[in-house]
Amino acid sequence: MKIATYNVNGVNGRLDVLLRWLAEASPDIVCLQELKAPDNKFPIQAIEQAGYGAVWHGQKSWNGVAILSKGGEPLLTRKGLPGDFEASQSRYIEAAVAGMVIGCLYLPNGNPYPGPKFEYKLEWFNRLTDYAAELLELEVPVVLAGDFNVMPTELDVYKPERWTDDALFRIEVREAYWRLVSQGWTDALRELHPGERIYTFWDYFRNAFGRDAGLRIDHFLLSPGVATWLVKAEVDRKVRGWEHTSDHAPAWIELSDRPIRRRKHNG
DNA sequence: ATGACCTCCCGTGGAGGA
Repeated sequence: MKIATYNVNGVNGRLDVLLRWLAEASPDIVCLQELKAPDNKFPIQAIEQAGYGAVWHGQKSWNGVAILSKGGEPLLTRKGLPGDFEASQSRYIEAAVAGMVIGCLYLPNGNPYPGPKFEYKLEWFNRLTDYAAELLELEVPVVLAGDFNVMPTELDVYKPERWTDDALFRIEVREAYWRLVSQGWTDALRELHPGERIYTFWDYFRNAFGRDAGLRIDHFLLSPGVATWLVKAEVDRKVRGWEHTSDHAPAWIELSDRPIRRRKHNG
């Protein structure tokens, strides 16, 4: 079972890249962010022709999230977080697929700091954390995947000292991420690659990809049961080198259908 | 300190991204 997350930065402008990557990587489940398209412009026909069913939560111009499932439509369980006001930004969608709850999220960027956008980011993050606690209480397999717009540690930034006052690295946001993870989630990429520099995003500016000046901001958080199935967690870096590509690369995890890792002990 | 690059929009530059 292969689950991927990919901030496509425009699902229609990026359709050729997305279809090529789907064909090459053949993930079973895909979380997409930054569709930048309203619901009626989501390219469902092309995605179905590629062999995937989908549910999506679009918005004109900005944001937008979707969940793809190979060979069938995901069972939609939620659009938006609890507490989202009417006509809010499309940043969360959730579905049941293959016996798991898949939460696909696009956390607000929050720049510039300080300001109302930063406050909105913290507020959204807190509501995500409250809702994530409810998911854990269900004691069902859950994967929260997406663009969290936070580098959790200095290891996740090519040059940490340049990012201390950026909304993606402010201490308040890193602490919010820690509060979420410490509920009992496993950060899949970091779990299998401790101490390793892993990036999922490279700026379009200044040849950032060529210099490997990247950030790790796309994450998989696994509920305790799912964490015992974790076999592999990787980033498809090569996709970032393609023509007309997103500034994010797809990331993915491989899950076994039986426990292969011991649960971590607390304390 | 700024801008560089890319996407979207009824746009012909501006906003947002990170």
